[in-house]
Amino acid sequence: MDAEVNERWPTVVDMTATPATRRSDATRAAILRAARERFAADGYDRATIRAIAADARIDPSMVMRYYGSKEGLFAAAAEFDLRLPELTGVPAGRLGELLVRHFLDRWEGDETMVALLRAASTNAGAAERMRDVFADQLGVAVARVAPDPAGAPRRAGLVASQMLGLALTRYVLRLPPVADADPAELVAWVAPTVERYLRGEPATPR
Amino acid sequence: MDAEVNERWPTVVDMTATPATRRSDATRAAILRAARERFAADGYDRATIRAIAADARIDPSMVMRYYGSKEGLFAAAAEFDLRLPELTGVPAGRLGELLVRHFLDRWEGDETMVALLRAASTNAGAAERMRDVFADQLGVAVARVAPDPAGAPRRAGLVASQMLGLALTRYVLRLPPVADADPAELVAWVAPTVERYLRGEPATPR
DNA sequence: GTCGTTTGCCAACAACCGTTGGCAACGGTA
DNA sequence: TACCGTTGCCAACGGTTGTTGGCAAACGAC
Repeated sequence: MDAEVNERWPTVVDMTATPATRRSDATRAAILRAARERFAADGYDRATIRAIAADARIDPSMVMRYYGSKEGLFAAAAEFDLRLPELTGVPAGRLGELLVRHFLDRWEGDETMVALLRAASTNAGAAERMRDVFADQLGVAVARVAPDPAGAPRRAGLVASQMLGLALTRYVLRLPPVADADPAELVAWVAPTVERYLRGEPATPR
Repeated sequence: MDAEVNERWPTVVDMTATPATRRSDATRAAILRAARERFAADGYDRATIRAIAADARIDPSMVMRYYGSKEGLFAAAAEFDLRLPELTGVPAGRLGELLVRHFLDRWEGDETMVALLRAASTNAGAAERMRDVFADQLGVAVARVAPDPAGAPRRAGLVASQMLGLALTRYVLRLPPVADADPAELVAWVAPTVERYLRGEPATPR
């Protein structure tokens, strides 16, 4: 299964006093950067190792040596932290605004999330990672501010549905009214939705 | 470009008095059904013509003859009509409920939409069709009920972001709190969001 | 300088893909 | 009957993919 990835330090003795640099680290980083770009632009299947290697100006076989397989490369490239701010103590009515603005900022500045989203449609591993990101990171953050502990997972799921829908229509599908909108305007429209999902009255089927 | 698809009637004379049946129609339908299933389950790239042909129990070359190319097959399989009901005249406060319920019903009963959604992440043609479906069908329906003509496209885009986000988290990512939820409960939670996007006060950035 | 490790490239493999052309069987028409 | 368009399968093509093994250069430790 695991292809004996070269991921350990030289035996016996360190190369330098500062432990964390090898000559190949620049190559590793270049591969990772090119991989994120390609996965974000093309999705998992269409992003080929050959194209990624060409972008990083190295041989395709280097990708295999450093990351073991295409799946391994993707796993490394799709490491993602939502970097959610602390939500407790945010004044009533400001939580939605804070969250929507944070998501938009986070996505504009880091294409990893778009790569993960594009890949998750066809790659089972990417979908699972997406589930983990939202269940773990968003899930626990929401649990700390939800008025009802039992309802927290559903509230988090609803927030995820709106935020991922926003990301899908804006960055992947590029639906014009959403893709061209000013971020501040999107925040103004969507914030009340998120606020209600987080702290509003539990909805009951009629 | 077009591969001379065999899509016309026998020359000179009809085979039968009823014009619309050929012996191959059953095969065509079987291909289309298998294609929708595969595209929905695997996305555009991973759904191979060979696999679709195997599901339909015919030779892969038949797919080419009847649909010209893989792109042509997808175009035929991803024909989709939202079948939106008439929205004008719906009493205030009931529009969101009606729409959310309609979308959920439409998606549970027809996997075409999921196929389109999965494929749209990596296939440019699928993304364009998705844009068209929501701009044309949802766009015009929303324009008839929006209080401000100029704001209608944005309102439609926001509704699309929430509805597609729901489809993504429920049917593609299968995020547990959304995928396992009772449809009625989802309607209760999401309907007010859609109602506000459709007819609420225009949001202004602060 | 010498030796072992690291870094990189090249060439190739096996598998799979969409696509094509040809050929046999069938089924109505005359 | 002979004929001709339709339906279907088979075998193969050219291209691309992930992946592998070997070899040459660069490098650091001694």
